Formats: sequence, C-alpha cells, structure tokens
Amino acid sequence: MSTAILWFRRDLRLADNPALLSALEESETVIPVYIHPQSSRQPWAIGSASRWWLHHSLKSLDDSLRSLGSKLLIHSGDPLLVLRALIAQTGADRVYWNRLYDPADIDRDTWVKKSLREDGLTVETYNSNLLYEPWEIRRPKGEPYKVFTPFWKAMLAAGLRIPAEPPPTRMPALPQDLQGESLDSLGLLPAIPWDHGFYDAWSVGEAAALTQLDEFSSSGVFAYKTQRDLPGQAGTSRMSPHLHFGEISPRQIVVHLMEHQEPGLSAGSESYVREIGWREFATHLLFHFPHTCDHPLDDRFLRIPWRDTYANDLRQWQKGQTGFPIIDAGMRELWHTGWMHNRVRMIVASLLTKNLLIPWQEGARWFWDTLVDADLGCNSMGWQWTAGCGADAAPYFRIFNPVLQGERFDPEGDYVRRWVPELAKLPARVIHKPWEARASELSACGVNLGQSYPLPIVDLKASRERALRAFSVIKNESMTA
DNA sequence: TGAAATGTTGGGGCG
DNA sequence: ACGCCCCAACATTTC
Repeated sequence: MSTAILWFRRDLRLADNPALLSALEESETVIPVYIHPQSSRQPWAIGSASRWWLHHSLKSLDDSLRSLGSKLLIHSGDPLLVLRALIAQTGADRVYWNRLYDPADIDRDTWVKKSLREDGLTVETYNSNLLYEPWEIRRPKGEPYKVFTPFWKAMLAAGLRIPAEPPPTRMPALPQDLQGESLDSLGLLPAIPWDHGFYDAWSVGEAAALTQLDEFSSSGVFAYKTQRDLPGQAGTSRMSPHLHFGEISPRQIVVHLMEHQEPGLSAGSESYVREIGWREFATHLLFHFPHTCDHPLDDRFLRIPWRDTYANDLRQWQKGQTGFPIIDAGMRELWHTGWMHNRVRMIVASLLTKNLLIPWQEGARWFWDTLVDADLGCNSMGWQWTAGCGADAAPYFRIFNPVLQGERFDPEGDYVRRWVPELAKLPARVIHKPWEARASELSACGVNLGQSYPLPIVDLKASRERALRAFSVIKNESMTA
C-alpha cells in the first residue's frame, strides 16, 4: 500500500493538475494538504487582498475534494516540518506538488525536495501553472529573453495548444484519524471588514474560474482587442486572480478558446492569448533575474534621483485623493474590489513614478498588498515597465497625461462616475479635468474643489518636466543590465 | 501599451 | 488675379 501526500500551493484546482493525477495513479491513498507559512516576515509574504482570495479558494477546493470523497487538510508552519510530521503519522512514502517559480518558493521547494529525498521519500514535481516553464523557452545560444516579441515568437513556434487533463471523478478517503487545523484559524480574512466590495466583485474557486472563462470566451473575447483598453466597459477577462491561484491553468484557457473557435482563433482571442504570453514572459524574467522584484533590471536606473520625502503624496495616491479623476477612480477600484483595470494600472503607475517621482518599489508594494491577483513576476515586470528600468520597458520619457488618457479611454467618464461618485454629475467635457470647469458648473454639480474633491496634488506640466530632468541621468550610458 | 514641441501644408480672408 | 498672412490640420521630431 502506497500513500502519497499531495501538497497544494497555488494550484487550487482538480482539473489539469498533473501532481494530483500522478498521485492518484501511483498511490492507493492520497492526502491533500495545504500548508500556510506561520510567519509573514519574509519580504514578499502574501498580501492582504490575496489572503482574502486564498481563504475562499481553499474553502472551495475543500468543498470539491469532499464531494469526491476526500478533503483538504490544512496546516500552518514550516512546510518541511509539517510534511515530515504528516509522513510520520501516515506512513506516506511519496510527496507530489506542482512547481512555483518565485525566488523564495524555489529556495524553499529545493530545500524541501532535497531533505525529503534524503529521508528516503519519492518526491515528484510538475508544471501546472504555465504553458512553458522559464527554462524551456531560451534564445538560440541559451540565454533568457529580455524582449517580449522574440520570446512570444519562440512560444508560438513551440506551440500553444497543450492538452489539459480532466479532473478525477473520485478521490480516496483520508485516514480516519487525520485532523488538520481549521481554515478560519489561519486568520486569512480581514479583522476589520474592508472586504464588502470583494464579495460583489468576485466568485472565487475552480468552478467560478471555469464559469468566468466560459462567459468570456463565448462573448467578451471577440471584442477584446478593442474593448480591453476601456475601463468603463467589462471588456477584460478578469481571469488574473483565478490564474494566479491556479484555479485554472493557461493550458485549459488556450484549449478552451481553440476548441470553441475552430479552425483558427478570432482576432480577440489572438490578442488575449498574447496576454497569457505576457504572464509567461513575466515568470520567465523573474526566474532568470530574481533580484528584479525590488531591484531594477537596468542598473542605470539606480541613479534616478527619486524624491526621499514623499509620504504624504504616496498616501494621497493610495487613497485615491490625488485630484486626477482617472487616477482616483483606479485607486478606489483597487481598494474596493482588489483589482484595477490594466489600462488604469499603467496610468496610476506613470503618475507615481514620473509625476510624483516616487520609487516604483513603493507602488509595487501597494499593489502587492491590495491586488487579489498580485503576482510577483507580473507585478515586478509591470512596475519596471512603467518606470522604464525593466525588460522591454517603456522609454523613460514616456509619461502618461492622466487627463488625455482619461479622455481617450473613458470618453464618457463612466469609469470615473462609478468610482468617484462626488464627480458623477459633471459633464464628460470636464470630468477628467474638473479644475477647468466653470465655477457655476461645479456648484451646479455639487462639486466644491478642495473640499468635496481635491485639487490636483501636482502640476502636470511642471512635474512632467521635473521627471524628464530626473530621468535624463540614464541618457548616453551603455546598458549595464 | 505617449505627449509636447516643432515643422509643413494648404485653404481662405484680405488688401 | 495675386501675394501675403493666418491658422487649422496633419506630419515629424524630441524628450
């Protein structure tokens, strides 16, 4: 009789789960366990919004396992110690998990695998999370990619359609005496209830991920190419947190889209799958350049004279009180739902790093804590892209104007009206620049600038020029990354 | 997956 | 009719 431990981490699903399938194939008894780290002292410990998601995702996984005759054991503590205790208790002779790629995860997993193998156990790990793992896509001479387009071409050449396995139809029962901790005891949910909006915005779990994919692929995806940039429309897939926690795999997504759009993908699907490619690229980058979660990939950017006193401006940005409607709408959407439209992420990031001249790491930290889809690779790449110091980054002089971006991508002001209700009555003509509205117009709309809604915290023209001066220190130097 | 400054062109008003 | 100026509208350059 062989007993396997199946260690769930960020692969919280039953379908297309290779570690789960192997465990079932090779063992009579399978013990699914989730192990929560006891201390949150490590630098990129899971953020508050992600903890909320994790709670509900674990609950959902446990429900699914129970419906198949099993359940999810929950423990907290050092994974190696927990696994060893569980092995001693159950006589398990093998351990399975799906691989992760963040630096701290790699260090931990390497250590756990080595230690368990020295204990005499069989340890097998799998790819559940990516179309291609970071070392599978390489430049001709073996170096990692630093530019998206050739990376993407290499992925296309390797082939995107990779079969996804169906979920098991039954699971062996757990030994009777096996008792874990309760989900609630992990304390993942907030002590103060700031999560009302999260419940309205999201359905968590594997079934919800599949439903969301089904809806998106049968309607939204066809207009994705044009609609995805409009934050006032429901034009995005909203799959990111499901993908991050592994409630669904990129293989499942691609297969699903291809099966429903024979023989070729629609233009919308092409551009959506390309975004899946960006996720793979971000994982590739963080794997090969693990310092880039808090250190610029391009060393020249160490010389940027960031401001050193900015606590107040940072706080206003975080609270959505900058006086720029599209910025404040985005930051409030983030706070209320744990998510922000991608176009708006770029705009708020540009304001923070360029106009406010605040280090991109501050923005990355805030997103890390507040996003339900916070992903170390995607977050680091995104912030470095905006700041200009990353792979395939925006040139340093590319500075978004929040008024023009608002007018271009939220022309009727729908998005601003939804998230900045104190401006809702303003006509579209001025909703992205209330300081230019006539006094009579403002009072007729119930807006009292400086009182009911703040005046802009920076002058766009002057702060743009300051940013250009500050960032010009990287000119005329060779790349040292 | 910018924005602003600068350059060019061409139609229309006007002496 | 002609030259001149003005200035949108568009194109190019620069940051």
